[in-house]
Amino acid sequence: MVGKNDGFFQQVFQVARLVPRGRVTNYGAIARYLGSAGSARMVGWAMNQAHYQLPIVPAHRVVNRKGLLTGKHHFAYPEQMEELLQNEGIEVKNDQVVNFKELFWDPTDHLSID
DNA sequence: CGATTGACGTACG
DNA sequence: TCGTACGCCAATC
Repeated sequence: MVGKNDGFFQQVFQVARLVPRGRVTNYGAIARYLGSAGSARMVGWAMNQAHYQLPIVPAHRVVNRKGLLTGKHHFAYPEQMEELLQNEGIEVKNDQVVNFKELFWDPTDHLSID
């Protein structure tokens, strides 16, 4: 439960924190989880603010639908995102998460698990 | 205050 | 499978 008394951005941060280590999700999945399907761009914008949030938000675990590290440029240095992912055991090849389909973690799926 | 810009995704041909 | 068009909505110009 994420708590609706928090703002949309704050919810995005919390959902991002739910992503297990060594797994990744995408912007659309988070947006849909929050009931704002189609507002994936807002998730991306929220991620922009994520660096100022505490506790830290694992923004590196949020990639686009293709598994591409589109947000790498927004980190301290572009390669940091890839390094953080590799540090969690996620293989990254040519700015793309290898086995993305298998490593993909959908917050909506988290709700469906009995 | 209107136009432009995005860490995006879906629809369509 | 790939390129283009469009919706989404806050922030910025």
